[in-house]
Amino acid sequence: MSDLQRFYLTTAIAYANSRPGLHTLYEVVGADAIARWHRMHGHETFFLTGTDEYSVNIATTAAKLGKTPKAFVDEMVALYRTAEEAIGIAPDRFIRTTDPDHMRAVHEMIRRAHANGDLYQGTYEGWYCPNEGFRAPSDLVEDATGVHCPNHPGVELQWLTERNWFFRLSAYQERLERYYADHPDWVQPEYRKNEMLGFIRQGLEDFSVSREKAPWGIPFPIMPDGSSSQLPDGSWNPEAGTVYVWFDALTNYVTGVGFPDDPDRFAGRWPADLHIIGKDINRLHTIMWPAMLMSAGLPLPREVWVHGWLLVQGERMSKSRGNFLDPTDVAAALGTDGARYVLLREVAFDRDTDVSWDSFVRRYNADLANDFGNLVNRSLSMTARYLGGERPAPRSPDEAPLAVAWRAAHAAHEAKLSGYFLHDALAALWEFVGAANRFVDAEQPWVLAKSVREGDQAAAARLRDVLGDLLEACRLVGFAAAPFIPTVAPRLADQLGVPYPYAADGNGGPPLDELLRWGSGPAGGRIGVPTPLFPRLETEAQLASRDEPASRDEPASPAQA
RNA sequence: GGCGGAGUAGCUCAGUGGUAGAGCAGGGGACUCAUAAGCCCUUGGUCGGUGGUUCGAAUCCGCCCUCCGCUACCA
Repeated sequence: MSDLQRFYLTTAIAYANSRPGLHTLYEVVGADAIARWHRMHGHETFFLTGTDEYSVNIATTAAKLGKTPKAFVDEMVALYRTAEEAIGIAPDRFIRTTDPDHMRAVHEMIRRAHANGDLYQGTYEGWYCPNEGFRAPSDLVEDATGVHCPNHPGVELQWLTERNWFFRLSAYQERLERYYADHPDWVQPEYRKNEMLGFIRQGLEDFSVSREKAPWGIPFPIMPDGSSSQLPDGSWNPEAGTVYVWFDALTNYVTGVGFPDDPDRFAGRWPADLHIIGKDINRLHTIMWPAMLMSAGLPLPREVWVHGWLLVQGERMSKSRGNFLDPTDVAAALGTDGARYVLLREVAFDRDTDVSWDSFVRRYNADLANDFGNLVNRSLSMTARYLGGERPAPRSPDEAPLAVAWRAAHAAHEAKLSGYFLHDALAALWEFVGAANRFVDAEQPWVLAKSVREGDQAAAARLRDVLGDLLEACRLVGFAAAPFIPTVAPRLADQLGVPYPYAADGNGGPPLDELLRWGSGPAGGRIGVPTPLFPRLETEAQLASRDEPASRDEPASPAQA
């Protein structure tokens, strides 16, 4: 391929109504790893994430705290940015729906839909929960005393009628079905696509895109008579209402790449290659959003990946349930890279997964401390001890047994990663780690070293070959895993005594594939000081057993955090 | 109710016609380079139930049980 590859990916923007939970950041970590993978391949990558800041809810919460909505969301955004930094997120833009350019984008989307005849005035009526807004009949609980909101059973619901602008979604049913037929892979995993196809075939109804009674929102730019709602002083007529938050939120994906202010930049970036979203907002992204784009005359995103939820004992991890882990806590305990690895290895990217603190610690210890970290440490220690720290070259791909294993592992890793099965991609890589550990025990370098001390020249050559192969294996895994462990990867390279050519966000350097060829590392040189990259953690069970009399003959070492 | 998916070792899952698998957890062993890590061996399952097709079924078909997803305007 001669022309520069570009890759534009997004996460859903997080609802800034409270502090971030690990479940919210999960998809951001996944997206960040994918973004880094593309950057390291030399693709011109743009990774967008951010916050969704308008809603009646947020205005209400802010008012209760005696704050303006903007002051409140500013605080929430600061918490998000701190947590994202702790877990190593490097977006190319952190978009906020309160950003000024976003309002211009939303207005342009509304104007285009209106100009296209897809907006009309209508009335919307239904049960309204003062805490949550309009509720679907299927979302309500009915008993002898009447109809209630399941989340706010004590609150009396109101039957409200609003005069709103409606978007003609019904007009897009056929076009959407055709798009699905022509792009069979555009929604992944496939079962999620099938759910949406089923929904489309039930028949699509128009939906309202303006709100009369939600002042904390983007001003609706058009008056009922079709004229602009902008007043002579530049402000917007409140009589026009505000834009429905989902119409506003979805538009962030085009705002982020220059719509409508910078047509050249936008043309170079849009359509997005990948939207990563949670399963609860699939319909918005794969039915409503494409219809909005069609109405605006814009191309559709190439792929939407629908990930599952983190579960805690079978229940969805969520802020409202209060069963969520704090991402900052997890990063503090496991380290930035430990938290990222464990999250993306332990949780399947295509479905729900039960997680627990203990499952995270077990995975960290098994994969990072015991298997990979220890492989690096034992390889380096033997090099320091037996070869005086001089790094031997690996054998040629034809001679090195590990080179064969690497070819298979690398191919599997790339295949799984390009299909966004991140957990399987890491599993493929770690199979190679296992092969390298078995290689150590098969070759027994310590035995070779003893023979060398006794003057065995053949053993000396063999020892150099074995350690050269092992250090090469460590280098390859380190670079292949770098999108997942971006802060440890450079430290590993340093210990191995090889250069790390990428910037902190993964940009710069040669295409990653070049560095992932067996034997592509620098020849000669010295290793650095072996230092454990992933210190072993103690599980709660192990900590508890320390106090048992059975282990009293073992002097207790101080527990590491 | 409609459409779709799943039930396989303690846990998480792979396995779509030919003598039940992996990782983790548990047990044992030999070693010692290493973060008491790694390596080898191993305990453990009538593959949800039932009837059928087949020489042969976790795998195909029927019925039943259980669980889950989607079934429109909180974000």
